[in-house]
Amino acid sequence: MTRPGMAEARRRALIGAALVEIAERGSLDVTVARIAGRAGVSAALAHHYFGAKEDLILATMRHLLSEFGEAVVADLRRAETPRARLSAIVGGCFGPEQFHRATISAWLTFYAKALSAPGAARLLRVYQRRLHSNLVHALRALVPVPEAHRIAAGIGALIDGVYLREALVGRPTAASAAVAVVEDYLDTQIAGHPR
Amino acid sequence: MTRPGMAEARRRALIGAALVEIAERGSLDVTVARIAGRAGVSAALAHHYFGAKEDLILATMRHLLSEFGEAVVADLRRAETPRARLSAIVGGCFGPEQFHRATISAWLTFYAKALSAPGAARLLRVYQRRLHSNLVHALRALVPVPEAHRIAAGIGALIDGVYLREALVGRPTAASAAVAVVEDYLDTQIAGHPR
DNA sequence: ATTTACTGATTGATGGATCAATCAACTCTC
DNA sequence: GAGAGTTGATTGATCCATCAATCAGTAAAT
Repeated sequence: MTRPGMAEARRRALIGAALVEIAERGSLDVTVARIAGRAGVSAALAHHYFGAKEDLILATMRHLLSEFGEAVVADLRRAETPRARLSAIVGGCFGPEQFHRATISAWLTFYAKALSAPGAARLLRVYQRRLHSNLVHALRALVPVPEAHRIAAGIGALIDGVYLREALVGRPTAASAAVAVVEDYLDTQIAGHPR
Repeated sequence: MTRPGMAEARRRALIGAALVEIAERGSLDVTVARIAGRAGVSAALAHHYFGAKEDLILATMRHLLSEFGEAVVADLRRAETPRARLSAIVGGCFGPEQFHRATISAWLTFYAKALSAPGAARLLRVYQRRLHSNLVHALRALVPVPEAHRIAAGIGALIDGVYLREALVGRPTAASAAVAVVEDYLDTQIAGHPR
């Protein structure tokens, strides 16, 4: 059981357990003991690998963020036209791995944490900037550059808002409805501010 | 100092202190002792008036919510045309009392709490429904009813999203920029789906 | 034998909640 | 109008649970 080379597997397991725990509880009031227990190890081991609890939480956040980034990049690769690229980004945001009750819950929790933890805020800003620049890049082929920035900001806010609302309703909503709201925004904005 | 009739004043003071404390900390990890201290009373008194800490938090939330509702209603009264009513609602959402760093911080905190506290979720849903019905009421004079619902949902999400992003940026942003994003959405949506 | 992986036990701090006791004002006598 | 109860407001002290973090020590692999 204690053979060498377990370190990475344990780290992954702990991050995964933290994610599930946070999502299930819908809050960052999770104990190291519970996370470790879910990962099948002792609380002491979690501290051994991550140091403070805060570091484990941040690592979990980073994991979620990078997973999301990869999903969007993968979708982007399959798109040819600028308009298709926009749809790919939006679709990536609401893909099945992202637009899932537990994941949404975790996202909102991290946002809340960012209010009081500068490290968390920094991570989220990185994600926002990346999304923004992806959107602008695709939009500038369709609308004037200043408009592209404005629309990208709107899309970013709209996506976050849709997530927020999704987190609040008890029952799960179809991702397609969420996508439709954002796509409609895109369509009318592009039509309203032609190049 | 300890004359009868202090109850209401104390309740108000405690709620106000809780609000400031939550906003300043940017989190619900506030202690009863700190809140009470800020209100100039002992922690025991806070328990005396509100029972559990949870109840004090919920009362604070209710306070914020009703304050917001009143601001919107006041703005609505001054509007004549449907379009003006829409602007009034949006303006109310981003009025100086609402769109303030501390208040925004408190809002997001409450949203996060709603993930794990059904009582908080219920309160927020009431606010969302009220906003939605206000928007639909004004919109139905301008666009077909199904569109009105869709646009209202979009506006609601967009407002929440703008708040979310505002909470994250370190520096304070002008409310006018936030209003502009939402107003632009309104304009293009109404123009894009005429009655 | 040394390194790597791991744990149980423990500590120290925090914080919610409770309770018995005080204090000030008001009311009801006689 | 001076005590004698009554009630509401308030607090300090205390209890109890939770939890992050540490540490000393065990077990396995090399």
